[in-house]
Amino acid sequence: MNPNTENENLRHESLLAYAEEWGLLFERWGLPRTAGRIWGWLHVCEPPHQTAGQLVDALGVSKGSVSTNTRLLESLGLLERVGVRGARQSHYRVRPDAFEGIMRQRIVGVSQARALAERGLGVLESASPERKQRLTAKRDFYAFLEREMEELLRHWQGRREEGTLVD
Amino acid sequence: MNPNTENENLRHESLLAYAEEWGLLFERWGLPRTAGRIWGWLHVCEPPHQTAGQLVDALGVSKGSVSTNTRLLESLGLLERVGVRGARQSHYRVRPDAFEGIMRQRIVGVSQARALAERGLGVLESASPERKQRLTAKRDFYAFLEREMEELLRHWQGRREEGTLVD
DNA sequence: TTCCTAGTTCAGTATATATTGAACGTCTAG
DNA sequence: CTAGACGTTCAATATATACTGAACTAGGAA
Repeated sequence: MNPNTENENLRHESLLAYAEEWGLLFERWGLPRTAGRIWGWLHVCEPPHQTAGQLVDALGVSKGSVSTNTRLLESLGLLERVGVRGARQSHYRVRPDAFEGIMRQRIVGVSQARALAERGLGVLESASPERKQRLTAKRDFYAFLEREMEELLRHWQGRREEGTLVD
Repeated sequence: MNPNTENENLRHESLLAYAEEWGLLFERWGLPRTAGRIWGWLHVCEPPHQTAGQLVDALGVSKGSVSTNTRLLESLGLLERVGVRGARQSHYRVRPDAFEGIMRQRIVGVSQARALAERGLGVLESASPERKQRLTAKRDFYAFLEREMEELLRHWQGRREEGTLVD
């Protein structure tokens, strides 16, 4: 084996390891490991768009799992399908606006917490202010976070627009 | 049963349901359901501090589980133990600065993602800028989020200080 | 039309992890 | 010193859920 292709193989292995690490990170976040592997891999593979079959081969997971998890990532706004001239299959790639999807997901989580705290306050409607204090503080925090993260999302969108005007 | 205690029971049930819902929310976030139940309950129970035994009775979970999960919540900076005069047991309550703990946890997660992207960039060190582009964008996003959330944390701390000067 | 490839769905299985319950250590009260 | 209450730890178990593999659907190609 010539030293060049040997280096290439090494790099390939390292990039697969990178995908695996994203799998582990996703797992810690309560998401399927395979989804994380796909998400990681699509950031480093060549070319940037891959068919389901290529993902199966590269990541060593089943067709079914790739199907389920690409759909999940699509629904989260992180991936999109693209057509490739002369190819029958669907190709997947990272959405250019994927990070907005991530932020939106986070905002949804915070929003659920805020709503839940609010419902709790409903139960304590007629209670004393002292009694409500803990819950009010919680609600206020999540409301704060929700507002600020929406603001952050707008910041990010602004940054992207001024940076790259093409997509 | 007189109508007053009946109302009280209803309220009590509703508050337990509130704790259960926090359990479900925690689960969606990849955390133990019992930890969520405790976190929810300690915001609405009376008094605000509870012994392990009281939590066992109220939430219907085992002693062991309460022990494990109070420790988890403590380690996340959400709960603290307090001593109560004349009582032998440890009492748990929501930390006054619990929400800072929540934000710190989130920041840690983002920071891990940023670090991972950075390691990936290391592998692609000698690759072309086009090849690196996707990863660079990812790294930039998480770096942005990390910086901004730290800023947000400072905002929140400022708000708390000006609001309630006591603790 | 028929054959083949791509992708989805779903029942069954594997796997990870939260929870229980019992045994243990520690402290306090008597 | 002893008895009992409290909290922790850990092995066994229950439970949830991700994953696989096979059956199925749909859409070209020949």
